[in-house]
Amino acid sequence: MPELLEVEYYRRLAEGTVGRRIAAVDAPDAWYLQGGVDAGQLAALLPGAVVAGTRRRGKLLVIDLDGALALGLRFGMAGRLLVDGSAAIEKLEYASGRDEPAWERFRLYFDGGGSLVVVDPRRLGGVSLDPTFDGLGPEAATLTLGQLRRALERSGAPLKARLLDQHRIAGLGNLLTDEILWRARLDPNRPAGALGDAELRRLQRVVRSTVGELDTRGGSHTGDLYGARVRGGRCPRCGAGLTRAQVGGRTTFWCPAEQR
DNA sequence: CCGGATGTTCACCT
DNA sequence: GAGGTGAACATCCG
Repeated sequence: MPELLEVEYYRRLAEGTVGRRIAAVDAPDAWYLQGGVDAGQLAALLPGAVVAGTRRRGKLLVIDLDGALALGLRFGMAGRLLVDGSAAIEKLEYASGRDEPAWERFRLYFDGGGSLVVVDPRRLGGVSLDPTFDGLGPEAATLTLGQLRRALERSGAPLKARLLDQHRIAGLGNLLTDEILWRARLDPNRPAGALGDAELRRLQRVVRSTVGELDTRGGSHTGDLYGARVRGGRCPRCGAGLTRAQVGGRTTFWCPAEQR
């Protein structure tokens, strides 16, 4: 999916639907509905409900409705949100900005016009009813030192794999994680539990400052390392050739000279 | 033509 | 139990 930053942009966009009453729901793709919900249930439950607010933890967006109902939206790698036909982000990497009607996996229509639509060409996202944050770690954007320590302690797994594990820390994706580790000058392959106190503190500060800075810049793809994440790419700080390898199952770039 | 890509989940290994 | 791997999803891009 988009990573936490993009989902946060979606959440801000979805805030524009607060106070609006659902007139109809269209869930044409049964595969997209999670948790055993079906289109018939949604059609019975949602119309008449008013959007009460929005929440986000990591990459999960929750739309709260009155009557103790809530919708959970996940966006996979290529999912986008449209409200009244407009997107918070016009173009995602690896996803065209086009909106083929066939890619619209979920639609809410509101009284008086307007709509909320999930467009997801690859069908990697999904919609659930009454989602919980159980199973999601603490929010990366506000990660505390204690939370980071708990996420990493006593683990021999690569540092990057732990940072990507949504059960441990919620919100970091592949691009943000590479950027954070590069800024913190930490090798993604370091055993997660082996970080010293100074390194832990440095990493915690960098997680929060990077999330905050890239939020302002406009998304996960606005990091300093991003442009160098190509074969033959060089470290933007020292010019050394970046190493490219699979870490935690994902393609990873890092500076072998600076990241230890 | 082929391989990968802002992700998650699950089965199946070691 | 802890980790790792590969598959699946469907489209775009180099």
